[in-house]
Amino acid sequence: MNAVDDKRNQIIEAALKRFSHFGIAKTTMSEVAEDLQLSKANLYYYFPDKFSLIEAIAYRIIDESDTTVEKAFGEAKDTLDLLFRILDMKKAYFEKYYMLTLNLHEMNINEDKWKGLAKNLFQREVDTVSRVFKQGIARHELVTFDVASTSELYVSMMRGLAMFCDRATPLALIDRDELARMFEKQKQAAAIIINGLREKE
Amino acid sequence: MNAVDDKRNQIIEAALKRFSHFGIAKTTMSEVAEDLQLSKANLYYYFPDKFSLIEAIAYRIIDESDTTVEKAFGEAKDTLDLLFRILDMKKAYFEKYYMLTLNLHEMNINEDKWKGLAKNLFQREVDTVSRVFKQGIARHELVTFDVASTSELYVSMMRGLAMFCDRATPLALIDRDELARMFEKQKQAAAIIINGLREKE
DNA sequence: TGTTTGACTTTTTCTAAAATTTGGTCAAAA
DNA sequence: TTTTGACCAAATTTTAGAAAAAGTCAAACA
Repeated sequence: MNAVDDKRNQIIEAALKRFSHFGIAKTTMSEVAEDLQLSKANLYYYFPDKFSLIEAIAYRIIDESDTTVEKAFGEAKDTLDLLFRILDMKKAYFEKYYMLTLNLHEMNINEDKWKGLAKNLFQREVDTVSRVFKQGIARHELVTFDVASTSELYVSMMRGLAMFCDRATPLALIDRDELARMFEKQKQAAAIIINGLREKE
Repeated sequence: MNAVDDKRNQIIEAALKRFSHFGIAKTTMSEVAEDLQLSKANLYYYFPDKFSLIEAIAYRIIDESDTTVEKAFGEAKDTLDLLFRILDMKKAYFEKYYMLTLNLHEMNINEDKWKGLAKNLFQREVDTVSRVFKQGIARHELVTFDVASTSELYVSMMRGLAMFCDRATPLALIDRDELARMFEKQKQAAAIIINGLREKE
């Protein structure tokens, strides 16, 4: 790893620390720079703007979580168990980076950049679910179906469940103490969905 | 029907016309009164506040739609067909009262009153789905399961699908020209869910 | 030549006051 | 009992100025 990449990593870590403690909106670029005893101008040498820093952090976390997903693929005994493990992983990350997710909503970075990032993160979730479904089909645990559209459906439903957990009015971000209940509901839903896709013996 | 009820109905109809054309937020009580050539003060003689007028309209529509649901119960050949018919009905209403639903979100009437109404409307949807499920179980089409919690799950997932239809960032209200696609997705989801609850022969 | 910075500009956010609209009330009239 | 004009109060919008934060750049540094 070269010196520039190393510095970029230091910045990402410092920013992540502040972001997940105080939230993205309430953390300034100057503060991140100060934490590393850099000037703000120098920080901008490594990241062209605040958004690209946020973006780098987002992908860092997703990449890290993907290793956990990989482990789950190796350990799970069947498709539903695999989805449950992935949900458990997501719960752990959600709790750990709660402030981060919180502020994703109350930010008003350039609308287009924001949507682009959200779309990519959504797609990566869909891709993971696609892999799960494909494996289930290959093992003759699930019937054959349109994996791409069904994966999208699955992720959309899970996100919807997160917004409408125990409430009639949608909430951008669920309270911290409702997280456990929300994930229970998601598991319940996953069980029904997988059952609906299962091959009859 | 007495004179007061008759007047209240006239007001509801006039208000509904304006609300579904311009939206709730951008319709003033004075305008509704003018349409009927009443004074604003007189309008307030029949409805104590704007919210109670909105509420009356909401229940009027739901009650009306319930007769369509009733018909669907009589005509549907099985559980999934019944859910499809209910979704078709909802689509028709959604299109008809599009501006109305739109403004439900961007209003900021007293938070508590609002949540109360939203909760009731949500519950009525859940109750309808409960009836569907119970009938399916009674006819041995579906396995036995916790109807109450599963109905809630069903409605939450459907609402979630509405917000995340073809997009990664939630949208309070979907575009008019995406409605058809959204309802297709909801049908797709309903099919999987019902399949997951189906009794094996 | 790649990195760093102080000083600078620009953009966004915050605040508070004024103006305007709209929801809601009431005594009196019909 | 129903209706209304005149009124009040609460919420929304507008505006303008101050403050804060994002982002830039020429010069210095190593």
